[in-house]
Amino acid sequence: MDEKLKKLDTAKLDGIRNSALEEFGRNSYEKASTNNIVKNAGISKGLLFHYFVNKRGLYDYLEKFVFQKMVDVILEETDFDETDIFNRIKQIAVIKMGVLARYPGIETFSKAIYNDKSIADMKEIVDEMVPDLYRNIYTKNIDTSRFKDGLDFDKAIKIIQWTIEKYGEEQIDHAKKTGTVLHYSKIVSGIDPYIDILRKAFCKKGEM
Amino acid sequence: MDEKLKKLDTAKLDGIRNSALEEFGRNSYEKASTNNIVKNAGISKGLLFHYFVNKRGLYDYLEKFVFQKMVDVILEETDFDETDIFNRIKQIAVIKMGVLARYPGIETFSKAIYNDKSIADMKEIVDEMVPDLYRNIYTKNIDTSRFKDGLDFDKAIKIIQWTIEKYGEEQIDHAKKTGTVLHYSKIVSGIDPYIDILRKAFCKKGEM
Amino acid sequence: MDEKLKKLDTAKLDGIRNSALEEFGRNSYEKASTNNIVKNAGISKGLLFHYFVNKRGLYDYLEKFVFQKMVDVILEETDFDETDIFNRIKQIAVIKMGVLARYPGIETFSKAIYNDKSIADMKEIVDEMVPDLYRNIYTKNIDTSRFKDGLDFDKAIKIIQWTIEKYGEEQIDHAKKTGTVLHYSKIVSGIDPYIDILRKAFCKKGEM
Amino acid sequence: MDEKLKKLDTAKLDGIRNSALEEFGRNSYEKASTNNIVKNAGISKGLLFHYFVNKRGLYDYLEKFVFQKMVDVILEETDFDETDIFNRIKQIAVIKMGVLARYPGIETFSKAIYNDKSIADMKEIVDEMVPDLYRNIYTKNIDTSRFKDGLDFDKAIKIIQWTIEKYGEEQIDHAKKTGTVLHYSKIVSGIDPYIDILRKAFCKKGEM
DNA sequence: AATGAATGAGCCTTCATTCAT
DNA sequence: GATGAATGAAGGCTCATTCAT
Repeated sequence: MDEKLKKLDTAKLDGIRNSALEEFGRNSYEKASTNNIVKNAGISKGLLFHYFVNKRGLYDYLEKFVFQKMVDVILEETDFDETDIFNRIKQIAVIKMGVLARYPGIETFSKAIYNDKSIADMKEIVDEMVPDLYRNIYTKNIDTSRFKDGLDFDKAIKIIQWTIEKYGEEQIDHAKKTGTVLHYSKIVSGIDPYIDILRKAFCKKGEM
Repeated sequence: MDEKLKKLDTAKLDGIRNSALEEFGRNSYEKASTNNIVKNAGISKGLLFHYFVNKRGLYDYLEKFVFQKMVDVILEETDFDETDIFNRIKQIAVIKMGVLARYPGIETFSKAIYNDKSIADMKEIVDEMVPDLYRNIYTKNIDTSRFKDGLDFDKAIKIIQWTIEKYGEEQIDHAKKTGTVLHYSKIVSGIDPYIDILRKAFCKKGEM
Repeated sequence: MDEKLKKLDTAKLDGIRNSALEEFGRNSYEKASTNNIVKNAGISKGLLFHYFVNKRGLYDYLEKFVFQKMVDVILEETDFDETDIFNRIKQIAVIKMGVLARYPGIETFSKAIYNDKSIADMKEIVDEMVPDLYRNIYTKNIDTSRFKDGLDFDKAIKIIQWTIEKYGEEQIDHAKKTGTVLHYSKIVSGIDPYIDILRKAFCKKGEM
Repeated sequence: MDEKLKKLDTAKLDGIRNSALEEFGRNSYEKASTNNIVKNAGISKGLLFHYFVNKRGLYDYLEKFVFQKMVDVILEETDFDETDIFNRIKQIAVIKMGVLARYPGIETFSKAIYNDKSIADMKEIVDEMVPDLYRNIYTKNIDTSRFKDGLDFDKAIKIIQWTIEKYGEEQIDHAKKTGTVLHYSKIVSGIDPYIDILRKAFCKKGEM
């Protein structure tokens, strides 16, 4: 599959990707229709299967692609001179949202990824990349001296991440319910009160 | 739909519910088969649609049922003499897991709910019940004097809840990946270190 | 499958059978199209699968049906007062061709059955019925005293059968090649010279 | 097609032939995949169709090739000093099996030929070659004086051939059903009792 | 000559839903 | 109320064949 993919014309691959991303984003895996995907991508039925073998193959490819894109952009755009963990985390959250905004269709697709059992299938990529990634982005050049003595650093980081993630999910859910369009800038700024609470909670008094 | 449902024999309704719960738990909404549901419930195709109008109607009913069951049990079993918010939250988490364990089929179904976009569809029930519910269970008779002065109580509660939820989700994911069976007692006790961190973070020194 | 089949209206079953028999007769199993079958039978796609589960199920049913029909008619129409083995064999050949002629589509289908690996799948029916059948029709009330002394009776019967079968196959092939329509009466009479040869070869001089 | 074929490099043609023979042997005509054929032959999709026009063209070529090979070997290896028709027929049967054994892939393919309606399509080759062939191999230098007076020689030969063929087919079917591997030597020797019966039946007493 | 990307009709099968009984 | 036969659109996927390079 990968060999054939490499030879695929970039523009065409892009078209397929966008079409598929949108379809999978809009529907669950089962309900997503390869018919719609090829129709919107302007290619023939056979070609999709020529390149991706089957529906699952396409889905897996998309999953890897989105994940890899996210990783690439994060590593590229993160400012590692920022030593404050809270600012760092916010920065990364902003970058993530930027990726989602730049790639049409990715947002809902990413959401769908999280909501799918297929996470287990991503094991290989995630196992390879995530530890490295997170070791870097959430710890590299972080000034840990500001934290209160005796605080379990790793668990604190997790709480911060979880808080940001859940906040984001809540905003997305709310937008869905009310039919509102999300403004990423608002999400980002909305996190601030939570971060303030956590900063007060985890940092030494003089270091905030 | 609801009128007809009221006339439905309890035993028969029970059979349908269990069969449907199991089917929806085992599969995603689309893959779940009404054929299997009626077969296992021992009723005819037509009857299901007579009572539940269509597949989505059945699903929505189930969602409400499970949610309501959860609410009922929580309200019934929560010890409102427990004034410590951390203990209260843990208590409720334990109760929730108890419900999932007590109702065969509900567990996987509830998981499936979380893994589905259908959350948006639960709008009406959630909007009706949740605010009331949460106002009660996480605030009623809670001793807020232990919290540090100036702490935004609502947001702190949210952080605690989110932490517990995310921890649980992480355990479920991990179990899925490794094929391990989850022991709820272990999940519950595993949360303790996080709760300790948050307790230290949010409570006055003498009050922990 | 069988339960549902029993409830099927005879006329409709007949229509499906004829349509399927014709399609399977005209094409190999793989090439035969269930689309054509339902179209010619005037039923919906779903109904076919409702009754026969899948394509193979339909095929197997047809196989059994044709075989059973053949067996029934042979047992019913064979004149067991005819003690001469040659006449008996000819008689049965005539009966067989009568069945093929009476059931439109069966002829080519039966041919297809013989030309298919599926014979292995018919094992169960064949194993049950054939031994009984042939023990009856080729030996019951046959006067073996006419045979030359020392002749292996079973093998001689086989040679006679094989000769008749091969002769028939040759005629069918020839008809196919030349596009001629087969007249069963001609086939039957064409066998006579071969039977004469074999009669002279296997029977005592005075007994022919 | 034939012109182009002549220019085809022998080694490449051989590769295609073996690959195709194997694929058609393993599957029915419809199920046989040109994809598999080109893959195993190490050639491109386009090339196959360049030389053989379409799938049917390839199949027909193979049929002719196998048949011609059989004819060649039979004419070459038959011992025309053997004047006894029974020995001659057995000899040829042995030679046939030798061809099947010597050409990997041919065996299963030839079996498939028998199991196919395609016999009708072989019309042209068979019509051209068979009469000549059989006139030669079953009559050339045969001592007909041993036969009983008044016996229709041609029909008797046919009965002998048919007996041998049917016996072979029966063995192959039985092997298929039981999953046994066929030993050609056993087939050959298994025919003997039938030949003995026919010899006694068709030959003068002193001439056996 | 040689390639393999591209096509699209066609395949079998599933399934929520309807409706005559 | 209760049944389940009947529907037919839609699904993923295969594959011989074509054609630009």
